[in-house]
Amino acid sequence: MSHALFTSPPPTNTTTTTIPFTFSPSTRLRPSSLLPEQASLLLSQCTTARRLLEIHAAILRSEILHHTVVNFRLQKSYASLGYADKCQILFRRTPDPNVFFWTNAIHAHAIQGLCFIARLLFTEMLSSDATPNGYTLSAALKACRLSFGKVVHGYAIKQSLHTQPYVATALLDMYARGGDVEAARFLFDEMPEQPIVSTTAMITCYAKQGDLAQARQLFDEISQRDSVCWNAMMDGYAQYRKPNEAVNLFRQMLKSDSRPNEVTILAVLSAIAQIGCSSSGKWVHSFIKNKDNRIQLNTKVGNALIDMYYKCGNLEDACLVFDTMKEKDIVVWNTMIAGYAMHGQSQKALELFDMLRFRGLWPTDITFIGVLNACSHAGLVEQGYRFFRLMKVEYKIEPKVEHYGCMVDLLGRAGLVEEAYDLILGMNGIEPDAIMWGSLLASCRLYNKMSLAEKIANHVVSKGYANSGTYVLLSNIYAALGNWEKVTSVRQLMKESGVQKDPGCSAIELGNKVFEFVVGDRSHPKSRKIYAMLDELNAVIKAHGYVPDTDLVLHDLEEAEKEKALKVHSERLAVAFGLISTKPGTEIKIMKNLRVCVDCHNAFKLIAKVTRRKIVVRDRSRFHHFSEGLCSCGDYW
DNA sequence: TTAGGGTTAG
Repeated sequence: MSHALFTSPPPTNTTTTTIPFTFSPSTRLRPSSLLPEQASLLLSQCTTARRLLEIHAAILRSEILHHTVVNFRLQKSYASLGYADKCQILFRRTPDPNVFFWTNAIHAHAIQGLCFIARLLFTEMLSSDATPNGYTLSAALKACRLSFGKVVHGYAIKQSLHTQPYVATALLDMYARGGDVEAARFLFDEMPEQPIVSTTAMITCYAKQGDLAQARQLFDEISQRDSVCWNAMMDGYAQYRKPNEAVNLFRQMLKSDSRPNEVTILAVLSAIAQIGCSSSGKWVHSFIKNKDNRIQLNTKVGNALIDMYYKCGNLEDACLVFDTMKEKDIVVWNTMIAGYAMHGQSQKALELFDMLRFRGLWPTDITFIGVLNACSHAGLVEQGYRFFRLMKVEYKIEPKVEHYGCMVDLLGRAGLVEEAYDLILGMNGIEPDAIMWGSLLASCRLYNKMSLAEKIANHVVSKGYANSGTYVLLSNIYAALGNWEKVTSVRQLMKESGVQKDPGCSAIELGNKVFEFVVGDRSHPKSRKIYAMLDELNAVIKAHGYVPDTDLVLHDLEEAEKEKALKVHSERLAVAFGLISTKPGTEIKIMKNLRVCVDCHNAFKLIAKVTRRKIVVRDRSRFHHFSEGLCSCGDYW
């Protein structure tokens, strides 16, 4: 590697006065030639690690490191470029570091998430000659959880630093991160003025607790909003599955004085992915492409785009973004693998996994969730076991409950229900969770494993894990057997436990709008036409061999009534609405909150055939691409 | 020198 310090010719004139005082970032440095002022200036302009190394070398050759300002600026530069370790080496060699040095070293580690070291440094500082000030406390608090944070709080009060706005906000933020809303709110109310930074910290605090109403109230009270507070509120909505509110806020923000930045884009793309509204996603993509908006298509933004596209059903667009990204970190690969898995393209997902290993990237626990999920959707039991072992043996990743969950899903879907059950029983030190039991229960339902299902259900109910899904699955199992007495008792149990069944809800995107339907929905203005279309569809697909699978219907109804109940499943309504609202041949895309039922799956294959349409359905676990009487999942899901 | 917002998942 060529290096400016070693390739430039020796200076003809050794006096430093000949060195120009203004440097561009590319100015080559001459050896043994820097004055302290010049070094400080260079360091303040330095933005890359390579340049910093050059300057560091020049400082050493110029023998000016003992100069306090030079030494401090050098440590600060390493800190701001994320090199906490280098910063610490220099710090340890600094005789009698003053409060600036201590604060910088603590801050350097805190922002890199090296919280333990940051806290150690702070403790060490307390027994040194330097005394922490407000700056130091703000830096240290970033590295604190509640327990140690309270100690710092005590120290702040003792030194009367707790009322300084920066310290108070850092304290507020510390309590907020620890989930102590009351303490955070107390500090907030105690502030004589509530700067926007503190208000935003408070908004984030509420949002993290899911108290979006309180967060919104504070947000609405801000008179001069900046980008950060918009982002905090938007992300709160996105995280708490209120994607429509997040997108609405984004629209308002565009009309305001604040400009969206990278964080805004990440939040709004996450919201759009949840809605599944690809036209909005494409709009945001073009917003990013527009240079005037100054959004860099870096790994995070690229990743959010891939995530959004595949969740909106546009796997091709997701691949296009993936292929054109110059720099891809492991997160980006993880997302693309998850995307292929969710669309049932398991082979592609596994190829991608091989490719990332070939490139020398180190898979993470999340990579393996994608890979195992891919195996699960394709019934690749042997492969799944192989990856499960590979993860432990080669990559030293201890499987978490999520990985076991994938394996249980994989085995259960493949009909190896008892094997899946044994796997759960054999988990060492890992407590099975509700999702895992739910998955196994679903497999029991699929393969009619009654006694195991009952055993699991009793266990789940007694452990208090039961959610609406558990009860619904159990009652479905009894309903399939025609045991209506048990169905009634499960429904009674469900009522007593206060658990409510999530109503099935499907959304369809038409033009730039998203229309939602719940089961038996009659609220749409075109309701009459929708139901007429449903009747017509039912008649036609029956002629093509459709037999309603009434096993799943909960209620103890006559056959004709059961058929009626199936016909009004939300996804059916959405398809009917799509058919009457679009030109022949247009692809129909539907997003459902729950898993699509067997009966709707059968119906959709035939609807796609008779209407010669492609129908794409995103359900809770994957995508189904229906076309010409078949589904991309091969009826395995 | 200092405080607030952020990517992937069964």
